[in-house]
Amino acid sequence: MRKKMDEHKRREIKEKMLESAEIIVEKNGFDGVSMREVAKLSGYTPGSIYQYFENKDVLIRELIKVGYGRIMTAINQDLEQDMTVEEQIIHRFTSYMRAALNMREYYKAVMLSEDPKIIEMTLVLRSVEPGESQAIKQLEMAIGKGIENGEFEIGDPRSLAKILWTANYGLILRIIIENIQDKNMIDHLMKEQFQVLFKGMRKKEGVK
Amino acid sequence: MRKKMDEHKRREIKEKMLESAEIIVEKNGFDGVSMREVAKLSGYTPGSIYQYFENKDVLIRELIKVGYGRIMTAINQDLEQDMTVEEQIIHRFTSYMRAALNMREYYKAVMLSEDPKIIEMTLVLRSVEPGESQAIKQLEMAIGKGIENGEFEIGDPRSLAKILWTANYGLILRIIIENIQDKNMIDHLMKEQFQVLFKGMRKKEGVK
Amino acid sequence: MRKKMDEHKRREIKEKMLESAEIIVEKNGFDGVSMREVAKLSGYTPGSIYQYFENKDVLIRELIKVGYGRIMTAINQDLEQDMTVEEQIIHRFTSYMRAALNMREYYKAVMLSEDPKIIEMTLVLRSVEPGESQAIKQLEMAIGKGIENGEFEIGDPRSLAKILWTANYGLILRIIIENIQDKNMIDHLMKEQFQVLFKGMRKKEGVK
Amino acid sequence: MRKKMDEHKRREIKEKMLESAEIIVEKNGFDGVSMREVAKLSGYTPGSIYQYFENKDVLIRELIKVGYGRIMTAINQDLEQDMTVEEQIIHRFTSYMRAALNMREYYKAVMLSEDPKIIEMTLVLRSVEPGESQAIKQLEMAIGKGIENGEFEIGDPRSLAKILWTANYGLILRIIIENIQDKNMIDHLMKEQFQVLFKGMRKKEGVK
DNA sequence: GATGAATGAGAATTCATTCAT
DNA sequence: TATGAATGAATTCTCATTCAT
Repeated sequence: MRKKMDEHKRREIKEKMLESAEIIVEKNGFDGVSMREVAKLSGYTPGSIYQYFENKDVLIRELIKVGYGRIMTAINQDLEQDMTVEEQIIHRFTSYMRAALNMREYYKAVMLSEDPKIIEMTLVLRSVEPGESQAIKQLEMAIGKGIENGEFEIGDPRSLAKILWTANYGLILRIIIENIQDKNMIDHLMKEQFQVLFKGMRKKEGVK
Repeated sequence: MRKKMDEHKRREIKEKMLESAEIIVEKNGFDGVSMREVAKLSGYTPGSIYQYFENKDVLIRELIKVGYGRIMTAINQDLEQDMTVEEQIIHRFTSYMRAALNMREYYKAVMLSEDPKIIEMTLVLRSVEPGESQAIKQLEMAIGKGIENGEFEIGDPRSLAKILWTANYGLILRIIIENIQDKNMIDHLMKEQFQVLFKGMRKKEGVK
Repeated sequence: MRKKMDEHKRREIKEKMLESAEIIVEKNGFDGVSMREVAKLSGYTPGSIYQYFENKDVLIRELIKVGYGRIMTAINQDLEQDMTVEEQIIHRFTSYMRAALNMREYYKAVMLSEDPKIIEMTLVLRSVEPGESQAIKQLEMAIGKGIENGEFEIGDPRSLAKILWTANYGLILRIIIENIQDKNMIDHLMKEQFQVLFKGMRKKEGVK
Repeated sequence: MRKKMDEHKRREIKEKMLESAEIIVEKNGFDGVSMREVAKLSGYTPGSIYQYFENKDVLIRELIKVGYGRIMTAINQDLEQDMTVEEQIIHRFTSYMRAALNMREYYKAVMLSEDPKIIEMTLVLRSVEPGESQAIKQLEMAIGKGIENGEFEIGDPRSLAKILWTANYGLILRIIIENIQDKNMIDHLMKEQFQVLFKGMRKKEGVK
């Protein structure tokens, strides 16, 4: 009477399959993911996969969802309390970027996906009501705090968050696409970017 | 005697095929382009296409090249003389963005391509020696001029160009991916972006 | 549960496919073998064949290997002990020839193949180190024995083996190419050939 | 009023096309010959070829016929008068072999062809009535002379010719197939072969 | 539940041949 | 006559998906 396989076991197998898919993505890009390959790598058979994923689209979708989770983990880490808002934001973006660059193909796939189920999670420019701990929401709040406490000039936190986010996004994508591996170069680019962006946001202290 | 189809006619047919391909791209993305489909849509047979394109890679490459040309046309337009450097840059980016948003799938394909032959044209972060009128090069020079004439703070024009470029790139991509059509919203985002970025670059006039 | 089709069944299907291929070879020559045709004749689909053969090259190779096996079987049969070396050699060549003429197209394909994987097995003039029971090796040894026991004149067994072999090879090929079916004629040719060749090798007894 | 192109000119063009085909054969084997390729190499167009050759089969046939002519030229050269018959035969075979090894792919194609129109010319084992200066016929006559003048033992010249011919044929083919280029090795093989064959045919002088 | 053989559609590509010009 | 663009059939091969066991 084991009609339904232990839900736990089930999840375990799915994860194994997704992990295999992930490996393929990092190696051969998203187009390299075929049911056959996933089956082979995960030690199952093509037919088996259909027990866990309705079809390839569903598998890919879940695969991307998992990827998104990873990226979000990086951005949601704890912060020390005695940082300025600017420092906090930079700190988070930095680890976010590091995470992204450790899973380049994957990051690209997730953050360029237009699949409705995926994009629902990655929306940045459109406002999402449910707001399930959207990264962009957090950024917006942080900026709001920075404005309140006088670090930043007065402005619309929501817009500023979008500007910051898309700028960073563009930089990461170009780094991936141009396959830049040089850590120094990457660091330098990041710093320059933050310098310009935050100088554009900071309250001009000198003018008093 | 049919003699060599005059070059004009030949080019016309190639363009017809490329146009068909372009339509497919806009409809099904770049992966949706198959020789079969291009043939069908352009009213030829698969075999015929090979009279004009050595193979699929070549076709795709030419397809992208055409797209890149369009984008570059937008950015290389003439400027009025009595603009500040900042105004000039904004002006160019604006028309660049408009062009990009008029061929969204296409823009994505070109600017996200990692095909060596394509990326060679679209490099932004890596320095390209040949420098064939690279858009990034022009931007760098404009910024240099802005620094010289005191509009911008002292800094490395090359780095600043990269920052500006990638920020804009990220914004465009997100607009495309989130399928934002609202002109007002797009305009607003653009303005905000330039405001932050240029404020971060401008010489603080008050501090004298 | 279907589990891994037992190896027996699997082999059976492969053989069916190879048999189909063999029929095509015998009918349309080796160039007539196409995956489509093999599929059709064996009652499968083209795609199915790839479950058993990685690609066409592999199929062809196995097809030839089987043919080579058949030929070798003929040459490796047991011999009666009270034969002279000459008789033994003639006996073997004779059954070898019979086998070859029972699979003419096939023999041609195998013995004329320049495919590295095939030629490795069929080398006659070049010396092969691994020497996996090469027929030519056996012939060489037999001749060596004939020299030792005084049947043949002193000479280089290796060279003589090559001469014998290629002569026989040429005769068989011509019989196949000229589509000679007359058993008597074939027998006659064979006898004449051996007569000349062995007279050229035998020790001249009368001359003492 | 040039209804029919000058027959001379016509022949010239055909020859040019055949020459191109020959080059392709030597480079890519017979399977590499495509109408397109022949057209390109000869400076004509695919369509044009059909003005001179009804279809590909016809072209290939003529191509082989030309090849046969070349081979025959080698075997039909003049001989010095003061040679023994054996020397004459060896001499002819030697230059024949040299010619064959200078056009390996071509030789293979011609001498392995089963095309009725070709084989009619290359027959060795079957007796051909028309006897259009068949090489085998000449060999037979030479052997006949050798028997008459006491060089060779008494026997059937026709059979002996076939034996000699096929033996040589087999050796040449193996040299081509195993891609043996070493001149010394080739010379050695040839000499060994003649030694065995002629020793098998010669009158035993010692027995007097 | 799991298997993996089989399918069928579709991919790129090649090529002999035709035919309007 | 010559052209060469166009065709259509054939080629090898890949893959998501199904289904009898």
